[in-house]
Amino acid sequence: MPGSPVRGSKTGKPIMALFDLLGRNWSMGVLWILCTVGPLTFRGLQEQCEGISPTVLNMRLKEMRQADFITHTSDGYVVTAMGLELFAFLEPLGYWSLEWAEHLEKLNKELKEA
Amino acid sequence: MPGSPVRGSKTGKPIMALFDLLGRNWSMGVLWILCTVGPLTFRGLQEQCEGISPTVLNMRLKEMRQADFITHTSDGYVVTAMGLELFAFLEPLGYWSLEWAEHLEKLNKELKEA
DNA sequence: ATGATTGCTACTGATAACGTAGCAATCAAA
DNA sequence: TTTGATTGCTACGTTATCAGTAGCAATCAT
Repeated sequence: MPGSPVRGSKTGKPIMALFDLLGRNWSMGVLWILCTVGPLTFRGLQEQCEGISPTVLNMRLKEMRQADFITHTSDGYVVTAMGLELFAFLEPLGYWSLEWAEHLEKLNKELKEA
Repeated sequence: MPGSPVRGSKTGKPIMALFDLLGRNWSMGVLWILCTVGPLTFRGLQEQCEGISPTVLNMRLKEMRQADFITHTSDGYVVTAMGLELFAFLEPLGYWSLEWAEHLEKLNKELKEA
């Protein structure tokens, strides 16, 4: 959490705390799926995440609830207003990643020819 | 790399490959520092990253060079055009993370009072 | 009661990261 | 031409995190 030292940051700068949180395995994936697919149960999330282990999923859910990115309702797990704001930054990366993939393909092609 | 299965994604979707890469410890931090501080040597980066272990730093650098986000010149490690494009998405998170930190503080205050 | 679903926890490997030490290469003075 | 400083790493032992399977208590609808 921001303000207190975290894994990967002793300074407690919010941006580093955020990177630390998002930098854990499946953090961004879970947020992405909840935002693009909709509310999901624990087991529903597990399936969408290609069989993520329940241990890790539960840890990520706890962390992201503490960060107020998601919350647990009768519909299952849903993103909060804060989570949606964060997703707004991440969402354009979906399109960009396609260009990045193409760019890498070109690069590797050129390397083979040379 | 996009197109091939990666840790955390069997489908090879570029966005998941990107999340997998950025989701590793210090990936976003290294990119952030190179973009905000400027070209740095291996040891310079180590200091900026609060003493990241050389093993991990070297792994991240290799991965991010393969992803064409950074490259190694006589000035040290520098971001590529692709790396700058990616940073453009990440950079606004710096400001937003401050609001997020404030929001969390408020939330925790309310919890204490209640 | 029975079965299905949900939200987990426990346990055992495997993988990734940390942290210290140190080495070969380059350069620049002494 | 040694000496020292810097740079870009590698090796290695320890610790933390993740993966993968099993299973359990609670809820709900048959």
